[in-house]
Amino acid sequence: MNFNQLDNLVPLDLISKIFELMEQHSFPKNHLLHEKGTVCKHIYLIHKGLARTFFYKHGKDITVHLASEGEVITAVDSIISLKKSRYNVELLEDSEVLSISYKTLQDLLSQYPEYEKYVRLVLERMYTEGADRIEEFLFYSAKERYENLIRTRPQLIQRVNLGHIASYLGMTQETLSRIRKMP
Amino acid sequence: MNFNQLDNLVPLDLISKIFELMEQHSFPKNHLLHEKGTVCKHIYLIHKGLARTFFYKHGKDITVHLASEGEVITAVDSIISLKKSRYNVELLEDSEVLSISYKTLQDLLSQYPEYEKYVRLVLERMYTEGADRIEEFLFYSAKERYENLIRTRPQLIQRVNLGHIASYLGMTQETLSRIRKMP
DNA sequence: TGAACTTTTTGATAAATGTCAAAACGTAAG
DNA sequence: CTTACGTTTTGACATTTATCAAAAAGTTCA
Repeated sequence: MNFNQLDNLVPLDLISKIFELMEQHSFPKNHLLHEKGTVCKHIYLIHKGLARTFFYKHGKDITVHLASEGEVITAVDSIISLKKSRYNVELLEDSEVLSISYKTLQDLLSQYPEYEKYVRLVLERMYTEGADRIEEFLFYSAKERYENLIRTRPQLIQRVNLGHIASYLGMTQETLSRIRKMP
Repeated sequence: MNFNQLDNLVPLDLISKIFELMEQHSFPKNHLLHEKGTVCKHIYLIHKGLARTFFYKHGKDITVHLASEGEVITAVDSIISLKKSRYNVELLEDSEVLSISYKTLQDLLSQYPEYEKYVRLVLERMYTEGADRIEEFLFYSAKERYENLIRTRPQLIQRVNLGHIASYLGMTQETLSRIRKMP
């Protein structure tokens, strides 16, 4: 979900209210915005830079989500349920990040319930984006998934390790490397 | 998302208001609740029976979603965007179904905006369920995906064709058949 | 610059999954 | 009961993807 495209979905006064409540941070590459095993309380908006959500399976790390400028990232398995998260959220570049706690956002919505509708619209869109990603795995081969990523988010390929791209696409780094040199 | 477990998330008066607005239908097995190529306007709650969302890839049909009693089904690629859907929604058994148009639901929320919050809670939960399904494909082998399904929704295996189960899990029917007889 | 480290590629091989065709099985309808 | 039809299994084989090890290429920093 890219928050730069939010203008036509959400009124500007809500956007500015949220921005007022956000804190600005600068963090170096490799900084962990969130660490696994803890409850995640914040949602992060990437202003400048790049972040990923990942976790470990049999010692290997697998990238679940990638967020660049204008996009939002958090530990989805924790922020709503308040359970301890399996995920780490890590910066892949020196970054400027805006953060808001989920609690603060909920308080804002309690105070101005007229905004609930817009949060719903954003969530609806996020849900359909998730459904599209599921479709990717049901329908497309490793090569097709890579081609789809190039088409939809070409900048990522330049900025993210191919190892991370590979696990994000559900394949090994070696497979991705071979796919990339196929005709 | 199972609406029978909704009681602790959503107040009863909202549930009953929605039920008042829903229409009840009985349809036979194989009836299409929604046909691909058209805009999907309704959300369906399965009261008795079973339904699936599917579409065609290279002539083969692929099941994207399965819904049994208490669960909701619709063409997610259409209902929010109002684009023509790629999906069919089909009944797998003679079924009793409650339907509400998305428009009616929106009108209800406009009239009682205090309910928006609960729709948000439901959407948040649906979103995390989607995230879990993506994780399935990133982390688990065909065999593990099948075992997870047995664990989480054992009734489905009894009631749904193995061919549909297989495509829902992202594998061929033959692979599923072999997995089932592995030790 | 060059040593140390990380990332990417390559090769050989193995394992998982897909394809196609046919047989076996199950079930509904005459 | 028996035919017809849809579903599931089986077998032989092909293709895709993973694994492991090593080399090559790229990056960082003293």
